[in-house]
Amino acid sequence: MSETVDAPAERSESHPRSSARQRIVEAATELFSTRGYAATTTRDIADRVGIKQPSLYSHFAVKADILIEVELQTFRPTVERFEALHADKALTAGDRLGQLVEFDVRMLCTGSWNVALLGYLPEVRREGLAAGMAAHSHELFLVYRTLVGEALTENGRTETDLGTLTEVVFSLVEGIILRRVHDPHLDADRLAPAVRDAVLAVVR
Amino acid sequence: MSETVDAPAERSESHPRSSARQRIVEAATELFSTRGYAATTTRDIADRVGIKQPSLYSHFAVKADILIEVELQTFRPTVERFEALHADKALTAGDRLGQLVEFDVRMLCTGSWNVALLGYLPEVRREGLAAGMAAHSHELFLVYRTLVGEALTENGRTETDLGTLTEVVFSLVEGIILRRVHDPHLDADRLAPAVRDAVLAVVR
DNA sequence: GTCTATACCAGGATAGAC
DNA sequence: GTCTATCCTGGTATAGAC
Repeated sequence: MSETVDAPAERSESHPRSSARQRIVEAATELFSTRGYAATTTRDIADRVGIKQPSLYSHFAVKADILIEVELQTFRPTVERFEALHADKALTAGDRLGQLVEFDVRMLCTGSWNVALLGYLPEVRREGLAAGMAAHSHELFLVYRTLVGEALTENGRTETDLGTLTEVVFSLVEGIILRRVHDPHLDADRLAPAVRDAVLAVVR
Repeated sequence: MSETVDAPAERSESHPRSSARQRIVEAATELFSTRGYAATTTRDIADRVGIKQPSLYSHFAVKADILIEVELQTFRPTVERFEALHADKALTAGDRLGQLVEFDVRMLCTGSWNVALLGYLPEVRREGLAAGMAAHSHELFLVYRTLVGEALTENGRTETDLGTLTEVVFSLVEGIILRRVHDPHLDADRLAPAVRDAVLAVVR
């Protein structure tokens, strides 16, 4: 019936010597991603880490702060990478767009859990907890728009509605998040080039 | 901070003479879509309908049954429409694929709420409540695969990995669900043709 | 910084009168 | 079929000992 199964209540995967705070964040990353934020209890997290529920509050003031930290650790590295790819002027716009798409799809496919879905959960957005992710997503959208625009120019297409086409490209990439809900073990080596080719076909 | 704002506690939009059961379903459709299933309380639903919380249990045995009914009412009509579009042999495969995509995107853009997101909520899937939506989604995927396959043949592309390309096309269409989270008022007249053209470019 | 004990409250569901 | 009253569970967070 349900596609997911309760994992045995064992320790988090991080090295037992990593700080308790870090083990909390890693357990929460998994649980929030697989159960949702509202449906994950602080007891679930504590059990997974191997401590008692009130001990969480030695590290985080409220449950929401754990989610904030999950967001920070998840998206901080990728933003920097995007900037670098975006700025490499040695490549054509098409190549840069293609590389960005491939990188993006790989990130969405290969993390341990489908963390990107978190930013789209209603309860996360409603409680204003998706601010970090929303900022990341918006920044990424702007990068895509720039590259799509340059690629269109490169291909001699000046008539096209840039905003709409960027939305389509973005939709194509982020749609992978929803595919991964159906199949948690997407094959990045198969999908990343396929999505890249699709995006390049769309701007051609 | 938060993008969404609490609506005033007023009556459901359906005609006051429609059955209480139906008003419950409509209120729940909105609330589940905008707050998530776990984060919506039975009191929220009752308030919106204008009855007391225990009165819900004259119509539904448990909260989950309300969600099941929401799913049924949402997806029953669309499945039939898909079948019809799929079967119209008077058109080329490309045209049928294009029409299906346009119809699908319009459905995703124009319903009162972003109900399609419901089927991707972790708490809904974990509790086995997404069975109806999953079946609908799988059926739709098979339709897409058939049409993509026929369109590829039509265009003389026999080398392509059909499964992967169908995933890409599906990702492109369903990605609209995530776009709508960012912007609840997508312009269907602008996006539907754009996504259709993108899909046709991908299979060309 | 982790524990036990517990306060506090919210949410799902039931009982029984009308 | 709706109401009031209420039960019961479970979840967040705090107090205070070690």
